[in-house]
Amino acid sequence: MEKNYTALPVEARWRAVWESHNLYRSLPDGRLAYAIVMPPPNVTGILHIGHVLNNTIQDVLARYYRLKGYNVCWVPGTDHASIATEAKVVARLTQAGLDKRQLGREKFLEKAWEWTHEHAQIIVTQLKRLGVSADWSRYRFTLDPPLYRAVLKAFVRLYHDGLIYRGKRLIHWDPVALTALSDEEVIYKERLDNLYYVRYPLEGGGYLVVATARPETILADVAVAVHPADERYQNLIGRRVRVPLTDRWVPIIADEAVDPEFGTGCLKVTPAHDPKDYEIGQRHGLPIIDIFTPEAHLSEIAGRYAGLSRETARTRLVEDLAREGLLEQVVPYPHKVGHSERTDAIIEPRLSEQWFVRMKPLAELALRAVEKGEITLVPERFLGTYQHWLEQVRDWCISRQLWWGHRIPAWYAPDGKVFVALTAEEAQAQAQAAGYDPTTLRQDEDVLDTWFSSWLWPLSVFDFFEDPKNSDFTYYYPTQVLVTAPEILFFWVARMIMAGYYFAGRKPFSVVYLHGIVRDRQRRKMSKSLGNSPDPLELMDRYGTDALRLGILLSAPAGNDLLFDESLCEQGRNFCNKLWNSFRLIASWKEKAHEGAPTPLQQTAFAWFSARLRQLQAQVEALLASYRFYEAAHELYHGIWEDFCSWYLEALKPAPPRSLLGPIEAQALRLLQLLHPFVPFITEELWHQRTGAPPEESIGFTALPTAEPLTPEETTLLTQVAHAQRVITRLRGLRQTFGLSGPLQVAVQTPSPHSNALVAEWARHFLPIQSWTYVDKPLPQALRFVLQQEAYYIRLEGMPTEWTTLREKLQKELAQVENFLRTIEAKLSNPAFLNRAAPEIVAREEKKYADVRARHQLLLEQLAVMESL
RNA sequence: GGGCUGUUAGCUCAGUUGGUUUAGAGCGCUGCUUUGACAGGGCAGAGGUCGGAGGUUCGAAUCCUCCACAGCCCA
Repeated sequence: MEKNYTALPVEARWRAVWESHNLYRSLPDGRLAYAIVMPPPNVTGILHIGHVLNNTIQDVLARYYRLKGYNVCWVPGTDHASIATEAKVVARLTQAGLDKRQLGREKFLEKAWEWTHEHAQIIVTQLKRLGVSADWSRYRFTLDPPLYRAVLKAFVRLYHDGLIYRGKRLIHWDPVALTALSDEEVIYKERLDNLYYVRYPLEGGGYLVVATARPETILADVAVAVHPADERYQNLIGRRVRVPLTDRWVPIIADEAVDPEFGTGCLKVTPAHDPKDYEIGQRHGLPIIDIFTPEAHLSEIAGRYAGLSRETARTRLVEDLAREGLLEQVVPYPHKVGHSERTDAIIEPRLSEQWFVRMKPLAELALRAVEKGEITLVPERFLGTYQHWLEQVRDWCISRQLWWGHRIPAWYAPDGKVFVALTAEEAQAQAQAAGYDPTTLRQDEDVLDTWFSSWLWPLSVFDFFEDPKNSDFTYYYPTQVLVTAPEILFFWVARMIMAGYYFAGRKPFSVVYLHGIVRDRQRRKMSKSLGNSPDPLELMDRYGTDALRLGILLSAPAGNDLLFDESLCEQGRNFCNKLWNSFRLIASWKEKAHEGAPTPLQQTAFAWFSARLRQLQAQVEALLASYRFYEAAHELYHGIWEDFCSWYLEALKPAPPRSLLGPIEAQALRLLQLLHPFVPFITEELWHQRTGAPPEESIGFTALPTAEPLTPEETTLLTQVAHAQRVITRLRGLRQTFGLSGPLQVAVQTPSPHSNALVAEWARHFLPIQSWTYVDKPLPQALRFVLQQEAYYIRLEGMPTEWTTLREKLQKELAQVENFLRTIEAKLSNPAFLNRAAPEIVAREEKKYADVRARHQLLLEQLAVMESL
């Protein structure tokens, strides 16, 4: 074995073995199923560090449950990401001097498929590099024919059930992508704009002042509204004002929705360009004037401003208002403005005919499932957010004015009559039956929101819509756990739950595990545009995949954001090297092992680690069962580094007898099994080195039996060894602090010299000990400390010492101990405590008191010794 | 504006239902350490009145209220 572990070649070798033997292929059988669907990455980009976290967690689960004997099926895939991909393809066309419209739908889709094939390949390669144990034979893309059909079938069913409708509503319009967006695709960002106070001339003289952030929409005003209870304006309700810069006279109306505190308490009402105004308009039967083109330029209706952009129009209107003396004041106005998630364009509310999903009935299904505990959110605190969203969810706008995606299965007759069907033929048949000429039908040009396909993912990957009774679906569904980030709790998770119950009548998964978002050291979200996301491939090249996986898990407590730092990978790499070297040591014992009997120390050490290992396994398994990945990784990290390497292997040195080699080997192999879900490559390598198993017999499929519980003797042993370890650390500390270079003469004052034998045994191995004796009264000229009511003395004869340092240390300690003593005394002299606290708590405090008293006594003695020298 | 979360060592964070002797880890820092698994190592050490103020309790980092600051989600 090499002195240092080099991950790269080892990982490449095992990746090839796993793949060539299709190890992670899963088919229904008699075992219990454990299914996970991978959140499909978009085909727009490459993997970032967030994907590493997401997939590592899923892989830990997949590999762990395989070891526990489940039939694990992890379904991978990629998402067509309608709007994002279309934007990328359009950008690429623009670079090549091409235009989407000129190219036409068919040719454009060809280009989009080209893009998809290139990028899906990159992503799949990267996921494989990460060591994910997904069943690649089940790889799905959201536009593959069965998944495409699933979307159409879902649409048709919801339409016939009355849950999908088409209507004219005010929606979020992206004037760059030229498409409608759902509420969830709008991101509100803080912006510093101005609030313009504009004078609206009153009929019969005077004027009313209206404050607005969007003066360019004045041209679309159809009323001015005040709060019905606002005393300032009572006498104006029902009168008319002239819309500035126009000849139009509009009414002054009263509406509860007006905030009297905002601006002057007067609101200009532009139903076509503001959601709140739209509702006011509906209530008062006001007309709608739309002054924008789809690109958010001013249209012909805007008269002399026609053709200007929103921004230019604002400047011009403000100038004109000022010139006419209608601009009273301008004040800076910080507020939140909606931006498109994809293009970052400022959203324009726009009146438009779109398709919607009626959400109320579906939301109730999703809400009940989680409230009844059929589905658990981990961590639980996301429940509040989830409920909040579902309780006030609004209808979901699902049509997008794009080409890349699932085309809406709706056909229109010339008079606008709609026929919804799976195929053109069916729609034509419906039309004919309704007395229409089928040749005149035209299919809707739009596609569906990407999430309208994603919400079916756990159903469609198992071909539910092809055949609800197929063996995959009946065996694997519902899946066990969905691992994702909280940012798509609404976009995706809630909607999958709705779809699961609505279409299949059952939940899609039992647990939703929400991990944090990976940020950089400045807490910024990792993003390509910022260039702050390290390339996972490069990290894997430099540190190894196992190191990256472990590093990211060690920094990721559930649900909390994690700050990514490269030193985490270094920590992971160092751990792998440590593990490697511990196995190198064990391997070297094959040569060095002797035929004799084990020493008493080796015997205790072996018994101790057997117990410790089973304790560790139980801890790790309990933590994994409750999705505490960070803690599980942490326990293992310390179990290996401290207990296994620093204490156990050191205790066995220089070499155990041959009779212990086999049992030690078994312990080492158990450690590898426990570690395998976290660091699959190095554990596979070491497993094969130790067992000589054929390559395709992966450690990942070995059985991990439940750990036997500890016997009472073992529990005692764990305590005793922990005590011995503390004694050794104290002795080493004193030795170093006072520069005691020679072997130590130790005297112990203990109630039980018998049980102290174990301490002596360990101490003699880990420290140079000249003598270890027992005394029944304090040793005068000695360094001393007390642990567990045992006093330890190090004779000072002939020892050079650092008296000043010692005195300062002791005095500091004395102050602490006295302080502590006072708090316990207060507790124990408090009758309320003695009466009310549980008896075992009181007993514990009493023991604490005795211990601290002993320490206090010893400190005083030590200080007295120093005075006398 | 509404809701949620956080504030613990220089930095990043654990601390599961209130009581495990005096609150832990990683990184960083200090000192010592190099023929025998590992310097990507070993050993030891310094460093925190758990954001502030009240309250509940025999007992609070942990529960409650208010305040300050930070962040997230939603409108």
